[in-house]
Amino acid sequence: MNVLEKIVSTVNNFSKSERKVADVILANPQMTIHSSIAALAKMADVSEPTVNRFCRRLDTKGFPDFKLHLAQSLANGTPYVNRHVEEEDGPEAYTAKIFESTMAALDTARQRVDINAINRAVDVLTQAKKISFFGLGASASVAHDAQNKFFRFNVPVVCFDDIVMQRMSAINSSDGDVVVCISHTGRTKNLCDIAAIARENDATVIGITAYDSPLARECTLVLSLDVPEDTDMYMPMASRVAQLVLIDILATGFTLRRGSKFRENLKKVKDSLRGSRFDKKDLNN
Amino acid sequence: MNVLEKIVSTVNNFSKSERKVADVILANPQMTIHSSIAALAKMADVSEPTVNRFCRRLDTKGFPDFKLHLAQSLANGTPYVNRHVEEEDGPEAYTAKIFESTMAALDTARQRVDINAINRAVDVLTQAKKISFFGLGASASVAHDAQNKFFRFNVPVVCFDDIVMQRMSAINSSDGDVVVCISHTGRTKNLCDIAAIARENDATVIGITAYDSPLARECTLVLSLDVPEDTDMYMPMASRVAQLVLIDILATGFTLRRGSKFRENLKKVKDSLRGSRFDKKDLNN
DNA sequence: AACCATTTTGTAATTTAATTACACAATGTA
DNA sequence: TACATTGTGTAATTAAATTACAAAATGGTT
Repeated sequence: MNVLEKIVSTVNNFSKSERKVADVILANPQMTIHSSIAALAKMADVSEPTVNRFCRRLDTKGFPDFKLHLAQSLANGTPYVNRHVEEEDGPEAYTAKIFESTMAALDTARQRVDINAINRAVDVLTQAKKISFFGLGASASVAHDAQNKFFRFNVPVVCFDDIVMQRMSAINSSDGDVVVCISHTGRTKNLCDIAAIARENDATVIGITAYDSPLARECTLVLSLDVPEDTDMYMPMASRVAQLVLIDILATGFTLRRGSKFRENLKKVKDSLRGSRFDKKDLNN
Repeated sequence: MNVLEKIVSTVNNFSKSERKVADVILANPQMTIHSSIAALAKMADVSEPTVNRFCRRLDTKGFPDFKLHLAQSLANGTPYVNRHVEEEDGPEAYTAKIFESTMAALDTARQRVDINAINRAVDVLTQAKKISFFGLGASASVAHDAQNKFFRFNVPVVCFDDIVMQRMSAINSSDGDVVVCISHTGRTKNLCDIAAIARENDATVIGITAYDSPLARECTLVLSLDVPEDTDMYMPMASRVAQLVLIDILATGFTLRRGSKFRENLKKVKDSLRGSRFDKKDLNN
């Protein structure tokens, strides 16, 4: 967690004077890193030692060390600039904003993701007899993408975006099968049902979903992705991208676990596509 | 240009002693930001004023200011570097690397993307009688995702990942129809055919593909995304994410062009999902 | 409401760190 | 070799941050 976020999350544990310091810093972090402790103290209307204590409370060695941490937080930039698209934005503005907030979301996801859970998920996936990916709506395309990746590993993979098919598939699952349910909100009723059915049939259910959601509670293992979503456009955007990256991570973990020899298979799969493509050298035709 | 890069590029203009300082800093920048000027001077075997002069030469106000800049460089550096996954990486390492290289890819894409082309694409899409999204393999899920977004706009949208269906659809296209072809390499023969057929039938063809590829040459309008792809894993990863973000941008451009009243429709579409979900307040059950 | 314990805050002294001024050394040029 | 220029270090100075301690505020208890 970076210092800036830490300040925000600690804000209620600060004393009155320390809070004044926090306010001044949050109002203008850029200026803070170029101020002396005296200047900052004056601005927050507190004494210098108070500022120093404030820094220590944030687990820094002192004021200069705090500034260093702050500078790094600011340089990271993205997490703080989840900028929303506005009515009057031109192409330049909304393009930049969407790129930036997507990157910000990925950065948040990276910091919050549970590496342990990922490792366990990879474990489970490598030992699966069969892997099923289920998603609905926007998550359906993530499921398709996952299928496209895991299919290359020469493991039985299925992917359904149809509730009825999902249901039938879940009913037929058994011990050793892994079912991956994908849902940003984790509140899609149909998908919760699927997860429950799969579990009743002894399948291992991995949820790529929100922490502590109804779906999460139905799962054997939850990979939670709490990313800030821009809801102004009424469309899932950043969450979906984070889900895809998570799929990439699982797929990568899978191939690494299988060793280098296995990876030659992947190369073969990729090479098999050559016939369907124009040669690279044809580029200048 | 960040300080670290600046040191590297200035290295020949440094005096002998200043160079010693540069070497020590470059060898261990992370340690530098936690050292005093005295410690650093000793390590480089020079005097303290020399270190100070070194900092000034780099257009900083002095040593503390230099450390601030250095801290920012280091923070900036990491997330945007495209690091490759290695055989011996553990979950922690490969997770971080994949997040980081995806973010790096998005950053590159953002810098290279042609805003003008985006704007024209939005123009074309808003005026389309019908929009078709076509992709194969990994790009198929991007096409699905695009359908999921544009479908909400109450415009006729189709999406096929089957060559035969794509072909039939392309043959039936006509003036006013927009066909979006998605392919990272731009060398998938079947998709080039589709693009050609669609154009022959007077459809406008937008390509989300590599610049100057065979597919690009078949298109009316090209949105090129030249992102660095980690080919070690033999799977499309970053390119696909960049394509999705581009779809988000087009969709956003579309809604903005249509005005605020239109966006109320989107809200309705989103609200319509409520029935299929558990309430948020149910979360604590 | 008065008391004590605890926490919070500020003042002043102290320490630490960084910078400046200046002198000496090295390098290059006529 | 002499002179100018640039580079470097020592010591003095200044600036900044930290510590120690005392005063004030807060909160709970009788």
